[in-house]
Amino acid sequence: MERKTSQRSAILKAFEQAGRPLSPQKALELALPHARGVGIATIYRNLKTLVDKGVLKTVSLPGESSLLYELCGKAHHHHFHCRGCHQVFEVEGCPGNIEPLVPKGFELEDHEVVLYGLCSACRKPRKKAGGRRP
Amino acid sequence: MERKTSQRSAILKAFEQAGRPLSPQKALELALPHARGVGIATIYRNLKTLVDKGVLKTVSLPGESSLLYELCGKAHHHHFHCRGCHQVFEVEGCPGNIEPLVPKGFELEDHEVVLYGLCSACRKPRKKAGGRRP
DNA sequence: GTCGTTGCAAAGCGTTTGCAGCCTA
DNA sequence: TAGGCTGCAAACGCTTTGCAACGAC
Repeated sequence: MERKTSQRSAILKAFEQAGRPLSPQKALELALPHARGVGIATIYRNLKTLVDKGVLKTVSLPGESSLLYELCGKAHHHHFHCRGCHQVFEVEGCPGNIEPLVPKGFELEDHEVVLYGLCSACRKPRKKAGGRRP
Repeated sequence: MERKTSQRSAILKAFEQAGRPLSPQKALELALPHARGVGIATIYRNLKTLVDKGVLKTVSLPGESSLLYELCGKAHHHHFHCRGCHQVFEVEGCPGNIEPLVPKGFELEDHEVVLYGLCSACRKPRKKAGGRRP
């Protein structure tokens, strides 16, 4: 990026304070307090720009509709997708042992592991917060 | 599902002969030869119905736009996403060792592993077929 | 004959883009 | 001041839905 605008800082701040992957919509919500009036188009443009610059990267979100984004430069990690509240959490570590899966002749560049289940909040049966959405 | 229509059979046939995850658009292409005139709306409606009935399931496709679908009832497997031709292949096996990643208090129900790289066709430098798309 | 299913077209929605004005450097 | 950046709204593309006709059972 070439210029440091309040909107762009706000977006980055949103990701820093979230500490987990965000959708464009969620990024907007979290950026609004830092930059009043910022529009969704600006969010989309900046997400794209920041991915190009290597500041953000996209995160796979199997089963869910929209792409997520998160900050680059974190340690190698994977994701846990809660089927209750539909949030995505980061998990440390990696199962390893990936290479043996690669078919003959294929070239492995990267991998992603996504866990599905319930986060601790949603796991508790019919508590009010979050709760598994049917 | 309650009735067996030619369109529905055509869609299932498409998945059987593909043997890999398909997008709604691709499913339409592969179903057309079996059911002339089938519309995209029918594809979408049937994909949803078939997922509900447990015949198909959705497949995560990180980084790509649209959801994919594949037949249920296959052996546990994961996916290889080629960055060249953007096709998704099935890979046998599983790295295992997943449990240790699950955060305290979370409940693991399922997991998905996605490999990224180049398939054997795209790996070969500037051959005509497929080829890495920049 | 009934009622689930289909094709068409319109409606929805999330994402992208054109444009004129704003603001950082 | 120059040119990148922004907000607004229109444009886009994929997915869903309303509706009348169709066809499996």
